[in-house]
Amino acid sequence: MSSRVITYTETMRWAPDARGRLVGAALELFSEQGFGATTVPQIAARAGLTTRTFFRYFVDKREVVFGGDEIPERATRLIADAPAELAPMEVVRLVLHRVATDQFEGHREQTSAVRRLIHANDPLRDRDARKRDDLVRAARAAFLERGESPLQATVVAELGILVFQVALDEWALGDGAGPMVSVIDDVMALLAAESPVRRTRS
Amino acid sequence: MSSRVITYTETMRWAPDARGRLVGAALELFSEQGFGATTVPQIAARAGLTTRTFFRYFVDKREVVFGGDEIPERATRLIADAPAELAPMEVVRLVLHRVATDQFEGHREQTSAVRRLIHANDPLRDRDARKRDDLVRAARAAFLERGESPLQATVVAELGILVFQVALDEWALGDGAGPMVSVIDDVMALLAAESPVRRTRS
DNA sequence: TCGTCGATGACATGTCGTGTCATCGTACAG
DNA sequence: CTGTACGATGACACGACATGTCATCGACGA
Repeated sequence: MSSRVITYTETMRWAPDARGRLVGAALELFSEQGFGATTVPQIAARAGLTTRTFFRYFVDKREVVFGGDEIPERATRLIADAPAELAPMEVVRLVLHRVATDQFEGHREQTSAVRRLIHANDPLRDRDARKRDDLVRAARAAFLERGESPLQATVVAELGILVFQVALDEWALGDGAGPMVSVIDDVMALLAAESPVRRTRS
Repeated sequence: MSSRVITYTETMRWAPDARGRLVGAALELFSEQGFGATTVPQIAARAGLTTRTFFRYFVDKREVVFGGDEIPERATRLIADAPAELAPMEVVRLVLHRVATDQFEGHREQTSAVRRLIHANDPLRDRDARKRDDLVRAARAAFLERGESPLQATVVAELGILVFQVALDEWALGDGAGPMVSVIDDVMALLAAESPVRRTRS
């Protein structure tokens, strides 16, 4: 909530926004040469920094693509703050709508580019898949907090993130031009339609 | 479908089952020192082989844990062979039951050990998460083949693998002692219970 | 006996990722 | 004005990861 004011003088020792320059350089090089063919020293050099400095900002070459990611925290908070009387899947709908409008709507092109980059590179797919798992864990914990049983919490969290991922890729990569919230609703409708039927007895 | 017969003489140049020895050595070392603290040269040395040979069998240190994995192929075939009149989620149930009984039932202890190892190490979580994604892709393709629409196929595949993963960890890591097939049915029942309700109009 | 094949070893190389210490503007205290 | 602590970055070393390439040598078939 507090903002830090930074003043730069003419005689500064270092150019500003090292992190931003690293991200920019990396994204350029990835699109020029591909992710795998790009080395960290190259990225650092183009940004006018050293390899060591790169690893001070990113634990990993892949992290450049997944910029400061606060979605798990945000989702946790949103789930916790949702009205107590809402059914779990309605909480999911509410949260996803908020995340979609706040963090994605209006950046379809950029999101699309990142998703394509990820889908095209195994190491990035690894990392993206784990991010999904982190999200599930966070959501599961939040639903446990709301009083769901462990297995229920797991299933609801998995379902929620499933909707999010499918809708995100459909919205960013699909042909459609509709807003992300309606893609979310479409996926949830499909989920309802395809869900297993409660068995009476086998 | 053809089996190769290999005979070993007393004067063989190399001890048999290099791959098996590597897996054994790796698993031992992982449990002794942890995954991260174990180096490839250590694994190779304990197996009586060189580092280079290790990388001939495994593209990656992590791959040792995910032994020759034919589940995607198997799932694809099972989905394709399922009776045409079955609803998608009943196909899912059928396939998961088969995979559970054929490849997991009876190996709970071993499965449990592997799952614990994976959950405890980020690089392995990455890889495991991607394996899940590979499974989804394979299942999605198989459901497309059955005539589902693209988005339907995606959702059903995601749901199927969701059930598989949740049930696998619940069965292997949970307290229960029941057979995996009934855990699968439990998860599917929960899915039915938690599914979003079809909205009339908002 | 010879030639091919396949599994492994030996060696070189390049990238990844981290620990450690030096450097030098900046800000602030006095 | 001076000095001192701080913080961002550079410089360097190092071990582990991963791969390309060629040599080796038993098995096997002609």
